[in-house]
Amino acid sequence: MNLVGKHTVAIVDDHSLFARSLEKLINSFSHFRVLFHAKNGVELQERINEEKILPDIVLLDINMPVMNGFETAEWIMGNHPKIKILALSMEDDEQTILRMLRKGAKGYLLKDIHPEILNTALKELMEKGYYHSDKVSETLLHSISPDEEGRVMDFKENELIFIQLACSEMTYKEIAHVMDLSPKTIDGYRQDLFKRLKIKNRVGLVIFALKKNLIKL
Amino acid sequence: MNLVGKHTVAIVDDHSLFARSLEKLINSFSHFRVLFHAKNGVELQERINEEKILPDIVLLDINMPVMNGFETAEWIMGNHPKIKILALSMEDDEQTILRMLRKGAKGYLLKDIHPEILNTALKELMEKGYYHSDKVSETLLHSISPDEEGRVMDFKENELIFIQLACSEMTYKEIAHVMDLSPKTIDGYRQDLFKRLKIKNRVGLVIFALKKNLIKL
DNA sequence: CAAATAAACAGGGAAAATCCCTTTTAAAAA
DNA sequence: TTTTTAAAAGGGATTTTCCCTGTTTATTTG
Repeated sequence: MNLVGKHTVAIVDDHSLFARSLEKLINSFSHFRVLFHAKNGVELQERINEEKILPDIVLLDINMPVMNGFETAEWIMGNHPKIKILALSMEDDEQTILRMLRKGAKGYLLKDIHPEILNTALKELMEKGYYHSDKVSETLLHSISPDEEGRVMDFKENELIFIQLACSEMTYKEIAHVMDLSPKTIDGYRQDLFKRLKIKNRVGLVIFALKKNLIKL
Repeated sequence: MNLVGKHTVAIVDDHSLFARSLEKLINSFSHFRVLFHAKNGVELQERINEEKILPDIVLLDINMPVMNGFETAEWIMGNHPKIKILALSMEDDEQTILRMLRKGAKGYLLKDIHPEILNTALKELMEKGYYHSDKVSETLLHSISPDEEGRVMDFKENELIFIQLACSEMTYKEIAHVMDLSPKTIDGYRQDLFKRLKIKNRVGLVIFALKKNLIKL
């Protein structure tokens, strides 16, 4: 709540065109005003340490080069838990959404929503303390059953490394060599993953890894 | 140029949050004003047919569900060639940029630019008739040599279909069946592509297709 | 300590992918 | 019409992938 009786918002997003534009939009809402924006978590820390007044809400992007949304959310919750985090991202996969909510985000918005939804979300966030769109709520319910998506998605360290290497042009033999394991062990990883993820071949694994953000292009 | 002596801009982007925000930003520029925005090419056609006055500039996104940026640019150039198209997209790969410029775009901006760049781009667009950022100019120069990226990237229709199907869990035999070709012909496509793209196996092809936006997840 | 559990590893075989080289067929050019 | 060129298809061999079953080894647990 600032001088003119509006709730304050900080934007954390490395896409400055989007951030600046969003600032204009939010400032056009009756009850909200943008306090500042930061290109990443580190810049947010600096700004918060400088400013005397904390924002009521932080609009937080996830994909940022220096200090990403997860890390930033963690820091905010640890140092300024009164700030309400509203995640705002392109990522629409369950894992990312859940991870962000576990880090303390009070809401999760996709970037391709209607502007009025943002206004609603901000208002509900201040009134109820949280906001969850239908899509996100659905995701939450769907994820209560950890049978399907929980056990399946809980990868061991070696499995993750294998998946990443399998998303390259290496043969399994080569993968076994760089991981310093027997080709038969690698074959075991492969077979186990194929069964758990219900995929038929290596291409399926690559597609899966991409969809779940396990690898970057 | 509208009533208040400002150049008019139309925004074509299916991300309404971004579009609305961008509208506010552009309206804050001294020499520009947003006339309207459309969620896709079809909506743009409708709006242009309704309105008596044409926008000076169309800010055009590429990834849209109904009628994408390429198709839209084509229509604009065919029906209202006086409108200056400024492509505004996340895609930063050469092929996309070049294709857009070939369709008649007078400039190409990445969505993660600084807001002031947009202002500069709009102004230059009206003054000089075009705007090319350093990155895009570089891409243009680099692409003058069609040896590497030109001959390699010029896929035939069947090759494109094969690539897309190869990015699934189908076997080559299955691909041959749905394409109504002999497995040996498919093997010929595969071998030719592997050589041209300098890749070792099918995973390499999937990665390539993803990087070049030949397929969507 | 014994039993249970999970990770690493193996044998063996069928299917698929990869590679090289040749032939037929169809279309385009000389 | 002959020649050339490109697409489609085939033969055949090797490597890799994929799948099932089982054993050893290490770690955890009763």
